[in-house]
Amino acid sequence: MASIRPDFQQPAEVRQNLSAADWARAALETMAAGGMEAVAVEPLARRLGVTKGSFYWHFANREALLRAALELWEKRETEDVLARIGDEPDPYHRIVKVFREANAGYRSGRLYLAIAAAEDKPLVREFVQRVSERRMRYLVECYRALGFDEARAAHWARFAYATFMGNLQIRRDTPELMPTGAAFNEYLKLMIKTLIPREGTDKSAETGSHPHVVPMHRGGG
Amino acid sequence: MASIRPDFQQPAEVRQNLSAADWARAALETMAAGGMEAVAVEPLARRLGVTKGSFYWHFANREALLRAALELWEKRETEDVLARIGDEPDPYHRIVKVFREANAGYRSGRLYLAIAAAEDKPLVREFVQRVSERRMRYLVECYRALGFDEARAAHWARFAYATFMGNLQIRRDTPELMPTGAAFNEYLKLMIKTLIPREGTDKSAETGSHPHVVPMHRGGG
DNA sequence: AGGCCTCAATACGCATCCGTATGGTTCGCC
DNA sequence: GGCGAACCATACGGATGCGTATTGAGGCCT
Repeated sequence: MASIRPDFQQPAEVRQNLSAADWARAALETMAAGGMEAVAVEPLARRLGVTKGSFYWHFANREALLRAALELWEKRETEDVLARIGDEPDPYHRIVKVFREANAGYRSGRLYLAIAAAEDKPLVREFVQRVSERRMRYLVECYRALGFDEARAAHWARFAYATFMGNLQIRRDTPELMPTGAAFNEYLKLMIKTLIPREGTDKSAETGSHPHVVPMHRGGG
Repeated sequence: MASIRPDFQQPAEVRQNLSAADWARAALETMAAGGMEAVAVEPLARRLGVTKGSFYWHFANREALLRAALELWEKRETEDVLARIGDEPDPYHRIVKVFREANAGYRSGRLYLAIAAAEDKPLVREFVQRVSERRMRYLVECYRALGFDEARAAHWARFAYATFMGNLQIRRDTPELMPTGAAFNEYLKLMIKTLIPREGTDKSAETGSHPHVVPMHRGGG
């Protein structure tokens, strides 16, 4: 909360002073809506009901604001998202959860696309690289826990990551091409079934005998 | 060619007058490099060695330039790319070719990402939608030719499209996460093998008995 | 030669944004 | 009750970009 016109956040002191975190939050929201270029000081100040005089007290310049917003993004991206799935013991369900999360949590994905679109700025590359590497490593470890060796786990993790990155892109650019309702569940099931094979210990992927359509060893019930 | 400083294009008349197409080409290149926001009139004029006075003779405003650039993009995207794969008779190899093309032709994909990043402009949505729908329809028809019914073909086509869209994204944002050399070929083979199953007429995908690793009915060879 | 068309240079007004300088207001504190 | 820090408003200069107007230089046609 406390994004636009924070008339309610501090105690009822009527005085609604802004903090640097408020600016960073607003900047992140603006980034999700209109990209990095949309994060301008003066429009943001208008949106927050103040003027530039406030901003340049909290931040040295626009660059510092962008850095703060990206740090907030990285923090949310790792703490919130991954920590919320981290308590799932079964690696199969971990991947499934990541997938459902990635397709349901549209806001988060939209934000990634908005940030990554400014990959020419080295500041952005730095953060995108860290976030992506962390996600990827998480997926690789899931596949490793399924019995894949390092090389194959890396390939399958990248495969899966690419797939739901592309789904995000499709959903944002051409939502008409995305199915809805029951058809979407079919689509999701197809991807999950295909991207989580059950032959981790096996070398060749040609003998897909396990159905693995439904949850299997839901041990911690 | 004939992009920066077109001193060679018209007959050797020494007079190097620019045309609207020259501006559109330059705009498209700028878009690929720096996004839509980078397509500004005055920098573009400087790049072309002229001033704004020239631009506003050829175009009514900046919007018209963007439209011309997007039309050029759509034209190239359909004529060049798809028509170059269209003479492949086997649907299996058509998909494979699309895949290899999508991963090799990095420039084209980068351009798509740059354009699609400005999805808030209705002008852009219009073009992106047409291009995406055309690509998708092409893939759906490939899967239909492999024996899939309409619903399953749509799912697999979307799946495949999402995957190489995501690969593009990964390659642009975090190229370190992409394998090179032999590992890349393994990765590619894994995706192709997985995304082109061989049970089009079959209802359930659980009995994957066909290897489908190598080309199979290479009829016209 | 004169006139028209094409293409481009120059100059201007307007808007937006960055960053700085400076002053004003509110609060806590001695 | 004065002091200083936190916070913000106002005003300015510089930069950049859009769009318009005006003028001008060549080519082409008659």
